[in-house]
Amino acid sequence: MNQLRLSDQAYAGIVEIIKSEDLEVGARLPSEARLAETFGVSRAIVREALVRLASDGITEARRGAGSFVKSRPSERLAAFMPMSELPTTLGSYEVRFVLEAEAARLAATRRTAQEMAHVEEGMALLREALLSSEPAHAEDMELHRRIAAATGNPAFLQAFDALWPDVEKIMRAGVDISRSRPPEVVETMLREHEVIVAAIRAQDPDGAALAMRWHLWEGRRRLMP
Amino acid sequence: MNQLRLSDQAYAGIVEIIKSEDLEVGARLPSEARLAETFGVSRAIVREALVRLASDGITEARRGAGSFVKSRPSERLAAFMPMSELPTTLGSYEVRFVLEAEAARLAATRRTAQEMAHVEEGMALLREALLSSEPAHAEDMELHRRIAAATGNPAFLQAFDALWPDVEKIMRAGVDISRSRPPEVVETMLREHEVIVAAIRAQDPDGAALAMRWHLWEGRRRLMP
DNA sequence: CCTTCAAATCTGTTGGACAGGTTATCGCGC
DNA sequence: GCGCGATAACCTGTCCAACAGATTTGAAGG
Repeated sequence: MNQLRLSDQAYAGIVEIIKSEDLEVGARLPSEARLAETFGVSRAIVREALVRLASDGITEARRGAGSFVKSRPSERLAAFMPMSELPTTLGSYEVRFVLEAEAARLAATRRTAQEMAHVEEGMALLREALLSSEPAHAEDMELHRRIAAATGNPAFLQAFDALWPDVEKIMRAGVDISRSRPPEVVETMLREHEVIVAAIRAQDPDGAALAMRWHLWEGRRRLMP
Repeated sequence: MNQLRLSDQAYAGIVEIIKSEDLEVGARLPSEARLAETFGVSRAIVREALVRLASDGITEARRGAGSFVKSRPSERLAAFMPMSELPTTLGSYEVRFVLEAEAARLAATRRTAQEMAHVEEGMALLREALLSSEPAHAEDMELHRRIAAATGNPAFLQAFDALWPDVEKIMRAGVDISRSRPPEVVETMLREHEVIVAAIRAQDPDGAALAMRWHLWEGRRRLMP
């Protein structure tokens, strides 16, 4: 049986319609029934896709009237993203540079012992995940998130959470799941993170910011050689 | 009729179940049928909610086996987190320092003529609002937002949008609405913004970043002497 | 105790149905 | 001809009943 749920295919199909027919913001989509007919699936499936699209801010449904384009998928990073669009979406990395590097600096400056322990634990989780053969995106995020938390400033967490779903989508899109990670990549990723954590532990603000910047830069290179 | 779709309520309900019953990562959720019964809705509605939860990375469905918790909502999902969980502090200003200053720098570097016009228009709107006697928070935000947009990087807008609600709360809390603004305050705020816009117009990155930083610093002082 | 196999359970998907909101059309009165 | 209101066509939101295919469970049998 197909791996992908039909509603996922329908999601991609609707995104494709918006892009290929160049539907402007405010334009009306085909009705659920018509979409169902087009894709050869039931209306329930189309609805599942539309609910997701609406929650991603791409469409908006008005009862009785239809569904409308709320923002173009290419302008909304959350959209299902073909490889060809990666370059523009890598923009979220740019924000990470300024945001996370500064978060690392602040974390190094004023982390508490408890926050530090939390960061160390996140590092341990990431290490474990990387050394197994499973994708470690969740653990990766968790560590970065704990560093942001160590600033003691919840607003950093908030900005971080707003950003991460896109970063994750980029990561997922850029990684060939079927192929396992070469050991040297695991080694490199571990070391990069460990340098950051060490700088925060040593309360070295500039070192932490620099290490974070380096890590992000390398990560971007890994995704987009 | 109810504003919120049932599937949105179901989404929130399932999140609530995960949190209140303290379901660990990997734990199994009640079946779709049972959830439907619990919420008093049809299975189709529950499915719409589950598809969203899965696409948000919170749950994962395994055909024949059930749906499972993939990551705890409280560690992800900013959307459904009540503000009370993230104590709102002046800390959001700290993030603005790094985020908006860098946005101003980038805007100065690579704004297009069209984006510049958009910024200028935002400045005109703010000027008008400030010279009248009404609160100008909306226009203030709009100008800052247009500057973020002038980076050409939508991720900046996203981070900005995630942050602004708190900033606005702080602003409203700090301003005595009953008292009108003294002319010298209006004068100062106008000049600060104009310096930023001028630097972006002149494509002066360092100047733009510095002016933005200065403006934010002064703004913070005004709110919290 | 372990294996095998069938029943129970669960997700994935379909079709049909109805309520209630929105849009467009048509015909009527002026 | 032109405005205007009724009405039909269309659309989303929701429910129900059903079946296919995957997984888990548990009991029978060695």
